Amino acid sequence: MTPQFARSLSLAVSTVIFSLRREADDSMVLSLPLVRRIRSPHEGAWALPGGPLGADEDLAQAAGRNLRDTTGLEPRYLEQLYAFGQPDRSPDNRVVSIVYWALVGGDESATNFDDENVQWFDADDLPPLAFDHGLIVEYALWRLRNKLEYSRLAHGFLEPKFTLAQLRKVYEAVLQRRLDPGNFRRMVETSGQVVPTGEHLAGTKHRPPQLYRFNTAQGLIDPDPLTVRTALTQPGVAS
Amino acid sequence: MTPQFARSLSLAVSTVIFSLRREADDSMVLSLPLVRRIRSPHEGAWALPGGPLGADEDLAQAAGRNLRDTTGLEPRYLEQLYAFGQPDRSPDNRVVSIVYWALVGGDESATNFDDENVQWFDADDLPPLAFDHGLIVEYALWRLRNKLEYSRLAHGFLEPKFTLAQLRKVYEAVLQRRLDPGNFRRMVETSGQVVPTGEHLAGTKHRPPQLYRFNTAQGLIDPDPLTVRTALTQPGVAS
DNA sequence: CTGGTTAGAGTCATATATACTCTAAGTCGA
DNA sequence: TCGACTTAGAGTATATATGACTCTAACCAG
Repeated sequence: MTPQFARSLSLAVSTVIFSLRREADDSMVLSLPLVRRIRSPHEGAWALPGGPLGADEDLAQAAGRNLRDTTGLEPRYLEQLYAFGQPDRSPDNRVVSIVYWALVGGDESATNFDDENVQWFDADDLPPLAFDHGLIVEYALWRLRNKLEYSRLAHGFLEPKFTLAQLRKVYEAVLQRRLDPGNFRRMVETSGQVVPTGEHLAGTKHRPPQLYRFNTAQGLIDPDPLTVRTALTQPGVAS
Repeated sequence: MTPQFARSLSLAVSTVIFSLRREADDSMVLSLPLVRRIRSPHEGAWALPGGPLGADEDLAQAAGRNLRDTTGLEPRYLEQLYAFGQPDRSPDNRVVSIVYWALVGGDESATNFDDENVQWFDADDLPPLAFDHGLIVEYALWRLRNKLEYSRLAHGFLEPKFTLAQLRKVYEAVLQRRLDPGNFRRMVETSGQVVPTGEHLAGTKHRPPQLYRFNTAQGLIDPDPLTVRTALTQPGVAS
């Protein structure tokens, strides 16, 4: 009734990490860090950061810990993406990977990594990846772009206070298309996801834009089953 | 660096199965089958059907096989829901459950099960469930209701040919609210998800409604990363 | 002071959703 | 056979969301 395993089964937790890197021409590019595999299989190939599940760890905790351990980055947003378990996805052992995706602030993507086996890549210009990680990244990209439009994800890329132009540039970089500034302003204002602070950003060479912050009173849409409570009842970043 | 497990880790695949049962008053109720646990922990409690992952099985295959083995039902739709891995979700061993959700036709929910340890329950009137299965069902319900509105799920509940009134009643039963027949017709006609067959349903005590079928040419929205190909290139329910 | 920049308010046309009305076409009972 | 009843299916009016666009405000650089 319950078939035994011919090969040992192992469970891994991996994460697709997104950030927006500022280019020389001041444009922003969606990027993600990959780690080079230092052993077989797929030795030398680039792969998603990941590792085994700790004994007393939550799946999300494992993803966060592994992300910090391997890249030194601090996730601002973390969500489960999908569990991959095709029998042939790893040539040797049977590996089931529970994959998360994360956002980290744009400032973090500016620094390079100490380890030369960790590097940033453009999300839309990736080398061939180990295992089925190419498919995984593709799906994570689809989810990010899709969810950005009906959710409040962009704050994962931004500082606590930001201008509407900065917010719009995040959308433009992720969605890869230009957005009308006026219509974007109206959209984001009527959505109630953003609150004006009254402060203004000085030092620009044009009219000083107002600074906004995200409305923490408003709940997340499409939450994880396990993060519902924590996300909605979080103390909030004060008012 | 990689902590060892104090308790053995096991991987299970479970499924939340939905169907629409026709009530005595001809209304439809969203229902799901549960199995009674016959051993510790939570012996005697109702739980989701599930079991271990077979050696050469895909995760979705494992879900489908287990679903058929334990309930005798045949899934019309199967999608991964979420991976649950809280360390304390099972009192003895550490169990990570990859949970799927499925739809089965309304006709299948009419028959009772041979096994008295398998029973249908109203989705919105469940007994206390074993483990964290209550939370899991709640999330599956949320996902079903949410996805029905922008996807083409309803055909999982219906026969190949159906009237728009039957389709609307599926929506009403799942979403638990009345829908305007005229607006529903326009919505579903403009969506292109449905194709008129030219045939009409006879024997009603009113004007005979036209029979429709789902448009298999149109792709699914929000597909699983792994089921994209199979779902789209399926033979289709004939023309 | 002038030209260049973006901020931010506002307009107009179009697409979509909701509530509603009206006629068509069948059944059933008197 | 006729009229009441029922649902099918077409159509209308209004509100709201969206995209393209215009105009003035408020800064900076020369």
